[in-house]
Amino acid sequence: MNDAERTMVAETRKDADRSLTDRAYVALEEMICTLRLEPGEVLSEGALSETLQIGRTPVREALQRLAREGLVTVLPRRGVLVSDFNVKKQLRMLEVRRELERLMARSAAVRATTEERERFVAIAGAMQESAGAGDDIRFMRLDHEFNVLVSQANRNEFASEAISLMAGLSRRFWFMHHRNAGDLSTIARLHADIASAIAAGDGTAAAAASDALLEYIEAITRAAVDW
Amino acid sequence: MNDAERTMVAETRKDADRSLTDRAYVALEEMICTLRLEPGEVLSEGALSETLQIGRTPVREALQRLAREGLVTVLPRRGVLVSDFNVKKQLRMLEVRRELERLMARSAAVRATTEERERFVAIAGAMQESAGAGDDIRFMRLDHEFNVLVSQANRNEFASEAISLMAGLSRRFWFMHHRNAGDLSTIARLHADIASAIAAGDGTAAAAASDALLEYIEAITRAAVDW
DNA sequence: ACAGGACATCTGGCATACAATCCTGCCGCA
DNA sequence: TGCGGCAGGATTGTATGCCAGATGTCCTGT
Repeated sequence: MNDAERTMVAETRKDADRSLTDRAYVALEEMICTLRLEPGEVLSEGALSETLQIGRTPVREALQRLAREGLVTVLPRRGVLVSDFNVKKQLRMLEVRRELERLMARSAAVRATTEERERFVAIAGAMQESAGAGDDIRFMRLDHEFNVLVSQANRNEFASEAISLMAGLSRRFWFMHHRNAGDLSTIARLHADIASAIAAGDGTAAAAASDALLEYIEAITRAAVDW
Repeated sequence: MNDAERTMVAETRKDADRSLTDRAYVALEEMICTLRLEPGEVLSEGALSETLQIGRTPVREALQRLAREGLVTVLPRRGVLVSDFNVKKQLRMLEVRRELERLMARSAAVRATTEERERFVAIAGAMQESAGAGDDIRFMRLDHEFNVLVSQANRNEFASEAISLMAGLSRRFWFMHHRNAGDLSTIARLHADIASAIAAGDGTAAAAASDALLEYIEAITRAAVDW
């Protein structure tokens, strides 16, 4: 089974196969990252259970995962609080992401299979295209595909897991700010640089390109203070 | 409240205050890391619940945390498997730890408070002492204290969380191999070097010292293949 | 002797019931 | 009018029951 097929299957069985805990997690993460649940809002397991039409147990387990990822905070006997935004916290997160992303890019450049390299090439091209067309939806999809591919190609489950701890907060921040977030073409180029370097097997270049991307993201984040 | 007091309180209320989920987690992590539960063993929520005299719900939640840390794998409808050892996996983990520990050491050197620096100095001295006396129990306690202190002094909850994902596996590996693991004095010196550099506020030196330690740990781990 | 299937049994997934705790708001009292 | 305490409601923490799925076994048919 190749990755395209695997993706399709995953999409197809989105609601059918997976556990209720997973479904609750996906639903809640989506609601939080897209700000349908606003930062500062206080939720309750019971209410969410009713909203999602899922028992309290899976909802509770999903909330614990979200808590570990910093998207919510459980206030014992009081409820669960949707975490607030915090630019300083974002910057601390980027500090860690920078190290991890660099490592992953470098490793992926060395360890990717031929098929994966081809996909990196394809993604690099598609990203430039989507940026040229100003199609930010398409770019977001490509970005997701890119991240999944790097997670896979770097052949280090620990790096992937550590990054996934921060994915939610990053996603929400990006969702909130991407309209104002610099120009898409720069971001696309920076991503494409990484993808190209990985495809070319140049670990040093991939690491440098990763640093460049995170430098840019950090600048955007700092700028977000003023909005 | 200073840290010594906080530690004492935490120790005092060890069993009284914390939730059953926490207690189950601590108990199971201990059992797994000290090999009282052997790698490859298959457990069941029900049996553990009876053993620990704790309901299935907290046990289940503790197991999910352990699963996230890679100490167990849940096989749906079949049981939970205590993860096996795997030197290659350990090396992949060290690859990530190296980056994170370096970052944390560098940050701690810059951000530690005066009190924290004093504690680093004290730990550095005590480690050398304990190594000189061959007191590996005392060294392990100091190592733990050191790790907690770095986690605190680097002022980055994301780095600390990411590292904590790997702490369990590291702990178990160390428990299994520390008898054969090179000489204590070298490890103590490498730790003390980091502590001293942090205390001195020299981020570059702290980062280099961290790399040196992880280099040594990696060498030990590679050597473990032959045992 | 062996293959295949029905079934018994054990497991975790999930729902639900119960307990402990915390907040809120009201009521009484000074 | 202000304040203290108590009661009620709401929330998570925990235990437990039920169910579907997976596995191993034993019986049967060939």
